[in-house]
Amino acid sequence: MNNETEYQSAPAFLNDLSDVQREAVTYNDGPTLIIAGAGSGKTRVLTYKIAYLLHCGIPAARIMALTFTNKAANEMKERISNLVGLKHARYLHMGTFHSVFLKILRLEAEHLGYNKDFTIYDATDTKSLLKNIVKEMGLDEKIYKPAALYDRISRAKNNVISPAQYARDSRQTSLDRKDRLGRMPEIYQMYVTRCRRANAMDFDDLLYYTYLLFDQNPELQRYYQERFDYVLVDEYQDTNPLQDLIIKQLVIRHQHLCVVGDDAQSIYSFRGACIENILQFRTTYPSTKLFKLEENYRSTQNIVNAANSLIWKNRGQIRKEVFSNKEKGEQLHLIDTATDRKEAEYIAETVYRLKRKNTCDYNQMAVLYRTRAQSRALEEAMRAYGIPYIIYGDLSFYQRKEIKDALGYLRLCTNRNDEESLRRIINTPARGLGDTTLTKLWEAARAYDTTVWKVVCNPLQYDVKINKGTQKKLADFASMFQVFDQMRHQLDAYELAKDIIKHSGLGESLLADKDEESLSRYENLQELLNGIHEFVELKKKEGNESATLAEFLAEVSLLTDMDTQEDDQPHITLMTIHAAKGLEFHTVFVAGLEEQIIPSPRSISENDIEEERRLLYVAITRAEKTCYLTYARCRFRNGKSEFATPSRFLSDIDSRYLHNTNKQAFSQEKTSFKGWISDEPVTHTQHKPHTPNKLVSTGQAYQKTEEKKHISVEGLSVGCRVHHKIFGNGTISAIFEENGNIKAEVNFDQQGKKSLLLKFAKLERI
DNA sequence: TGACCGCGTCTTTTT
DNA sequence: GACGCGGTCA
Repeated sequence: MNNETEYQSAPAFLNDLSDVQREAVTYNDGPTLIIAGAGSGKTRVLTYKIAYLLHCGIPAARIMALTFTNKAANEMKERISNLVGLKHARYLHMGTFHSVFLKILRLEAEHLGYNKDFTIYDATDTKSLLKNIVKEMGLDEKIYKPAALYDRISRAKNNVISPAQYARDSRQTSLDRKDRLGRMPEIYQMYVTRCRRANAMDFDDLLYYTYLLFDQNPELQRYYQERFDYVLVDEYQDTNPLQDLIIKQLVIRHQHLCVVGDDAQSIYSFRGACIENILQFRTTYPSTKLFKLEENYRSTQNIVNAANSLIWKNRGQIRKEVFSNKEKGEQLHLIDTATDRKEAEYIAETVYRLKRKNTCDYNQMAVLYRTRAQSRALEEAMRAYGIPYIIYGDLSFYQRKEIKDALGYLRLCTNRNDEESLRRIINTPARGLGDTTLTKLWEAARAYDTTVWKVVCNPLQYDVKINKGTQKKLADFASMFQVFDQMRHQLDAYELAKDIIKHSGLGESLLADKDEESLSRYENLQELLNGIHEFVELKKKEGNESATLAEFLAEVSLLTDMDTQEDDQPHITLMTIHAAKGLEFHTVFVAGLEEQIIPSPRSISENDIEEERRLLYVAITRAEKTCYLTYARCRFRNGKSEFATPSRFLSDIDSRYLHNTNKQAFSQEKTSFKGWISDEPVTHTQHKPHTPNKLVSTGQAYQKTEEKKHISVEGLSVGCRVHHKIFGNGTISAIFEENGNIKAEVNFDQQGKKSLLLKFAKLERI
């Protein structure tokens, strides 16, 4: 490390840190492993360390900081900006593994035989491609399921196994044969070939090709080693072998590496994360200096102790003693309920009560669950109690059909070889190019070993047997893209996208049907355009005049819904435990603490069970003050009610830290719920005495969500005069919920009655 | 070629 | 319960 650092006066911000934290931040003489217990200020240490490095004179552009989520990256960037100012922080190479390496790959694509405008295939594209490969190979689609194949290919790549190596790996192939997937090696090979031909990379490729790039081009590896003086890695316990290797490639010479993690919070092994990376870090980098952050600044003693007692039941871990100096606090509340519905109701009622007593704001509460399926009952209950909520991980904006269609056009525009986009949009909107034609095109492309796009442009040359009508349709389709191509050089990404949506007929086809659904889809398209517009403007502000469509598309494909959630009004958060990692809340509800849920029935080995235990550990340690653990005796799953038994993990928690609440206590309490829902009284489930040992079908008990409830929201209510950017002025005639979305029915002066999604409609009050 | 219906399958977690 | 798929019909 630069010797000058020694002589610089210590920056004032170091005083914000505890002694151990400060030591960890200022030690920069070699590989550093920071084991950071839950709530111990991990992000703080990482951000301060970066700020400190900047203070020591290392240019921001020479620091690489890798995280797992965009959210974590953005948060750190913001915090660093607060410490050292935005003008420094801006040039940091900070982001997710995927986004940071993507930037490198764009620059070096040719070394890998790729074109720099390559497309990124998301999980949907990947599965669709695999499905087609299976079809083409004439295999049984019931056995060769895309998800299973993707899983194996992903696993292979994340363990740095090429198709050729895969085929030679007898352990792997016999495993495949056991699952009747004997053709896996060919599928893997074919998949790689097809991605290449499509000039596309999937998520794993962004890592895999980075590794290959360095591995096959020593001089490039050398360049990037020197390009980055310091590499930092967040959530190191979640790295997979491939990520670990790339890190090694980058730092092997200077060893200026700092990793932060907590083995107790390793919950992504299903995605190839390898807890051994952190456990063996000191073997890989023998001169490692280890720091342990064991003081938890987040939670009360009771919560920390309860979590400790649970996690100590695991065998494989770096022993540490997380402690809290905060107040002792409440015990964890253990709640036993009759059914999943009752559980959800209990939670909603408690949330309502806490809010009413001003104990806790909505924003400071979260409900965590193991599986997505659990969210439905919770959602219903929140709605019934008029509690504003957000579900993380719902179908994200970019996953909607109309958005994916539009993106398909944009993608095809930047990369003609993107076969998945072509497949998606060639007949969207319908233009008479159906399955039969598609099959012929794809078959011809394979027969002539060429790209589908070439066949589309010249079907006769490749012996595609189609009639005159179809030829014309294909020619029209192809020439449409020729026009786009010309515009591409004259317009910025926003204007280009606008034109494409217009000329492709996508927008029109949605406007043609007058139903609400199409309308909201049309609005989504507008919203997409707004997004591109913002992107272009942002890039211009940053001095990047040539914000290309490709850049936007790349950004979008690496975005998850985690990053796009807007929280304009206070709300409680519903999410999976996985999604909650790194977050903290005053009050946390962990729902569904039952066998078959946590641990999941898929967890078989002891290692699996330990990961599930860590999962619960993560859940509990999200809580600052209050933590509710709930379970139901009977749960509705797979379309029927099933008995459930409390999770084994509950007995792992030392009973001293648990308070077992009598389940009957809450259902006696009668409260009337008014307030957020104003007009109509809420239809409550009757508190019938429940019959414990009878299977009750709760199916019909779910309320119809289409039922219109009149509510007022975001300062809008019935009778308001509003302005809409497309439909002009109008009067709100109703506000109601539908499928979890809040909609307004507006009587427009010019255009008549329309129902609009408030989320997107951006109605302005006039 | 598109719309509709009934059947089977699935439910872990996501960059 | 929800979605996707394959089959059938217009």
